[in-house]
Amino acid sequence: MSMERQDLRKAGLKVTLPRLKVLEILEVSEQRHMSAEDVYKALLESGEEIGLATVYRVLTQFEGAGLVSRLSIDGGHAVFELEDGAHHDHLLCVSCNQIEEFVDEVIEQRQRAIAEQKGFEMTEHSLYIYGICKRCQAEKLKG
Amino acid sequence: MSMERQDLRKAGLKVTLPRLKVLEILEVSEQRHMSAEDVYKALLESGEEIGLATVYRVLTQFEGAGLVSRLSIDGGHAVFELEDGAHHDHLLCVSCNQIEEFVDEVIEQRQRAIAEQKGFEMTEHSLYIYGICKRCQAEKLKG
DNA sequence: AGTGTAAATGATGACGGTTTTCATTTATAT
DNA sequence: ATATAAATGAAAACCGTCATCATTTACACT
Repeated sequence: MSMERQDLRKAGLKVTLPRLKVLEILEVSEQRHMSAEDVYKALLESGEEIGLATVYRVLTQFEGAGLVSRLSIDGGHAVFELEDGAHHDHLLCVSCNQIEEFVDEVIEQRQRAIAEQKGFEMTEHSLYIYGICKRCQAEKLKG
Repeated sequence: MSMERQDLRKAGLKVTLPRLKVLEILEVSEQRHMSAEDVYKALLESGEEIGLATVYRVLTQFEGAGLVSRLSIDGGHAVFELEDGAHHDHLLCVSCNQIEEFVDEVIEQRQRAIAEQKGFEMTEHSLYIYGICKRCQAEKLKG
């Protein structure tokens, strides 16, 4: 019994081929951040004919089960990443769409302080830094 | 010549009724943060028959002119606020959708430092703190 | 003021990402 | 094995937003 099967069982999800395959894609793929479309294409490339609607459903269920988390990128489309338990924020390259992660305890702390000061019971937060990554800056110089 | 007319002229936009009215709604409305739909409905209520497409166009032009700024709320729909020149981030109540603003120079500084450390040329950032506002916490207790 | 011209508007349809519908298939408990 | 609830696939619906195109309007220049 593979690890994936256990993950699904623990999440209260039936073990089905689409779920196993989506999970596998997320684990195996070199890109950590994938849109539903990305996952769908990767499935096709690996020979699995799984519908896009199913991919969306499965990813949404995985999110509910805490197996993945969903990032809502500027412009209204989502990308998913395997949940690793550690909170982190994101840096996005506006040129190549690459995504990097970071953690900053100072920012975390300030956010908690601000929520408290405003009388908010904080449930979550999202912080995205947009910019041009090192590689794209170099590309630009080359022209 | 009213203030609004000057604003539009300075922005290089012709002074038209839809633009004057949209600007007026943004200034007069008690909610500082409004979606295109909100503005459209407010226009209807004030007796102006201005098409939704025009509202979108006008808001987008205002954004380009620096008269308003656009927030991309979680889930891909946008709200607009009159630009006041000062950068600020947002606290959103997940219960009543009220939006509050804050500025924190420590966070701003840390963001710049993180971008630099990762080799990113930062273009912008978006930070949203989600939570339950004071009033909604009280509502909950009352049941 | 009158007029030409580029710009703005309104109505409608298109669009893209995501979700729903519904008939069919499948996993799991018994 | 079988019953049953859940999962799937295909297609259409959705929702916020934007583009198209014919018509109207603001503004610069007589």
